[in-house]
Amino acid sequence: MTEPDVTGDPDQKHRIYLVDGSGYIFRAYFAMIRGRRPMSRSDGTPTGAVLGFSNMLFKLIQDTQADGRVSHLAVIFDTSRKTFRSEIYPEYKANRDAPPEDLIPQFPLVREATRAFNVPAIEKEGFEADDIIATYAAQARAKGMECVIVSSDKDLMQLVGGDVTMLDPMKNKEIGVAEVEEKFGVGPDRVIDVQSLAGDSVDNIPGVPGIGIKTAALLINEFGDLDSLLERAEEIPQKGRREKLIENADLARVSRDLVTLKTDVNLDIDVMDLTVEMPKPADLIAFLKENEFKQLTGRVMEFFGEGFRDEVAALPDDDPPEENGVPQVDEVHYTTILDMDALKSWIREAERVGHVAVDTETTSLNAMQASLVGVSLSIHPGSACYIPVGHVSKKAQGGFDFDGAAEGQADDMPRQLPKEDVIKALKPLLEDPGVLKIGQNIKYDQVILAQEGITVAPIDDTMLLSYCQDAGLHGHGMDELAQLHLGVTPISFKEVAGTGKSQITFAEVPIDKATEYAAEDADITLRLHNHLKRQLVKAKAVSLYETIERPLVPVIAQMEQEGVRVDAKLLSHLSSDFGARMEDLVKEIHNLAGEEFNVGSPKQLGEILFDKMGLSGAKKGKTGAYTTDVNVLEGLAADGVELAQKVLDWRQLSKLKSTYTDALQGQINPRTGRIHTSFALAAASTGRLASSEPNVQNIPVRTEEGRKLREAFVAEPGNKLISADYSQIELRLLAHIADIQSLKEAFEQGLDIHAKTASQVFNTPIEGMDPMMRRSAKAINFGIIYGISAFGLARQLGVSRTEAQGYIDQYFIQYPGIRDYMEKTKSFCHEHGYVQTLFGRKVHLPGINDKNGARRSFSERAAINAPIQGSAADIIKRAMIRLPDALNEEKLSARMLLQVHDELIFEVPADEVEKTVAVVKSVMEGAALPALELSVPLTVDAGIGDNWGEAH
DNA sequence: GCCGTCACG
DNA sequence: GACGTACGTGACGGCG
Repeated sequence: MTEPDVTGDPDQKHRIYLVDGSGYIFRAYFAMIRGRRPMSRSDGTPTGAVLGFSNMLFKLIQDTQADGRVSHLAVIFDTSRKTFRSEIYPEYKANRDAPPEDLIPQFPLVREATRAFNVPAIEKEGFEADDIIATYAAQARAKGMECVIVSSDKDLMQLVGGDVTMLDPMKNKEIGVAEVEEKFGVGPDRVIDVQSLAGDSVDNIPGVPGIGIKTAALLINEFGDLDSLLERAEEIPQKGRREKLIENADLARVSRDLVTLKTDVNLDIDVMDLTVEMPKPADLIAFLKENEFKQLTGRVMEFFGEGFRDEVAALPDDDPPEENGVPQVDEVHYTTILDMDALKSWIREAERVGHVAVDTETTSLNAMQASLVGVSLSIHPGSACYIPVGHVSKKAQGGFDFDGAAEGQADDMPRQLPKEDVIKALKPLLEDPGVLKIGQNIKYDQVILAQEGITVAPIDDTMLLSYCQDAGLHGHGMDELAQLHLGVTPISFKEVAGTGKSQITFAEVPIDKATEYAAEDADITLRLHNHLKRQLVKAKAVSLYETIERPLVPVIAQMEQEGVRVDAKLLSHLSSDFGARMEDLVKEIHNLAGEEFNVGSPKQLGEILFDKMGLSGAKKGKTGAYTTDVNVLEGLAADGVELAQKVLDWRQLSKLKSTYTDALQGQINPRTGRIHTSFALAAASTGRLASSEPNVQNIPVRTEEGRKLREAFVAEPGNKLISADYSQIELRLLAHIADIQSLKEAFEQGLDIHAKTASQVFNTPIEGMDPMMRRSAKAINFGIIYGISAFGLARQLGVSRTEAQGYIDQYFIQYPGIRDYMEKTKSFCHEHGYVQTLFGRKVHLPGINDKNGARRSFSERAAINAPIQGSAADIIKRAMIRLPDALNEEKLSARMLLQVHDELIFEVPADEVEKTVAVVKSVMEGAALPALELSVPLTVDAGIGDNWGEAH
């Protein structure tokens, strides 16, 4: 970046454009409303204001090209509504309505537009755009530059004068001293005085009651300025005015503090760094296409002209050339950051460019028990840095490392920047709303950095970008994606940390090796982002990503950090109880078998049962071993084989003890005393979450013994747990998707759906029905969702295959629409290779046209199930995204802890239970709206208790 | 590291 | 006519 030539010659003066982004969005929005009908993308995202903004920005950029003197440009935004002005005067802007519903999603898009045009997007927490503009205007003035403020906001008019002018972007009209005088009746230097007197109903600035702009200007012109006026108020001839002024002098002074713009905001980016850059054609066009701005796309392409790629490649500071959206990187450059100046220049560059790939290195894969070891950043493909902060010396480095020993510091720690300094420097960048943070599974990094007091936002996630477009095709881990999309194999973790028993933590990895590994990860993440973000548009997965997966990340990160309290004493008590009963059972089993053997070995058990005891019903699995699963053992038990029943009992206890009561005790985080699961966002191809370490989604509930375990999941004293679950959501969605009138009516009337099915299929009245019939119907209903087969249903019900087939035939006679749905879904999948949920999530089924019949049938059943299971997953995710805000708005402090596919668990202060239940129910039941109006009602049942067992 | 088993929705 | 089956997950112990 070169400093502009700031010689004294006025014709040579450089010029800066400061665009009031926030002001513009509102004007563009209301202009659009007044004019045509509101416009939106095909996925429903409203875009009217974004288009207006993009058009304006494009025009501005064309102007800057034409006018060689424009050297600097930035768009400035407001952040939250809380600013220093609300501290001075709490009512400031307090009478403002919340922004219109269909404008809200456009705020982030407008920032994205700014980045796509390669223009710095500036904002700062606690300050309004106006203050930032005033500060930059003052700085530009001091550098001898001309300043054009692109806005028509009267609050900015106090800045006009000298080399500062304004430009009304809608009317394309310049606002100079004359226009300000026309509006306020005084020159720009007296605008503040007039505003202090006149007040402003829009911003809720009080002013002096009864005095408007006209009178204010009159008074100021007569007395000179506000202070003189207030001092000499006695001299005012008109009684009313005089008294009001004297009475409300303080209000006028407060008003002045409110309207006076700050010119000394401490900004992270220097005004001289706001240089005009050419937009990157690929980025810009991808953005415009994503938002379906067809006309503008055409004009922008024309603007770039033929061969624009060469131009781009020729730019000195630009990213490498691309092929199919994949940056072609010949050589890479990775550096270790060991001094603050180097770190700060990386941060400045990230601020300038508006994005940065971030990766954290830690001591553990489990985010809740990991501590930070280092951070890597990448801004341009092929280039990345690693900032070590938590490396320790490796003790057993071998006896030959004399150099290392000699170089060692007093405490033998590797040389690295102090962690506190690095965190302090990174925090503004990682929290800057104008800089996109790109990560691979960035939820992990969010959880890690939350420990350091950093809230990483806004974010993009390459893992989720991949998941949204390629679910079912392959995994979404970084190594796999790098191989697939970039054709590179990253250094494996094993290569730097070893494997097995001799594996070391990342903190012990020497810093040079750590840099190679960590910097590469950030670099690859950035390059993957380049590719996947662009591809997202073609895959028609933008809406899924933007409205579901991306906003879910911080919600899940928060849940993981909350964790859930467990009663360790109860777990340990259950463990010993189960253990004792298992010992007794083992003895009895050995007695019955006539010899000692390992009850936990299916192989040994099979041999005892079928070889030694010669029982019938022997089946062999694919490995040639006897099958000894529940079905087999239950069959034997029903025939009176006592040993089989004992083994079943033992297995249940063994499962409960090893997987739950023992394991959960070890999962309690010593820091929090709670269990923190990890929810995998990109594991299940249907869109469901998965839970691990521990898996909280398979805590027992179906048996008496198992349910005891749920009592160990407890609320903190003074709190309750709320469990809210969707009732029959998958069957409801089936009724909606397949459009089955009678099922829809049954749900509308709140009937017992399984009984209703039974009565229709078996042609018997619900009253006095044989419970077996309802049970069969329930199995059929589930079977339908799973892509029914006579074999599966027969096994589930324990009836013959022909009998099961008879049920299925009967079912389809009653519900021919469901058969149609199944056939249509299968043939769609055969043709396209994927199926879709109600919210556009694609689930790919590469086996759908396999020549292996078994694999093909498998895919066909999955194809029938995926839209149902996946739509339910989409709906609960939508609810989860909305809930934190919805609870906040009602000032409820409930915390969302767990998700179990159709159930959400909250921890709530006891006195807020009722209100919370109402909010949770209404958000969950309405979660499909407004994107989709279902033709069946969704209902949510909520339970309350001191523990999960009680609440469920 | 795979397999069988079994916990959940 | 044979294939080998209900859909989606994760954790455990046994076994090679």
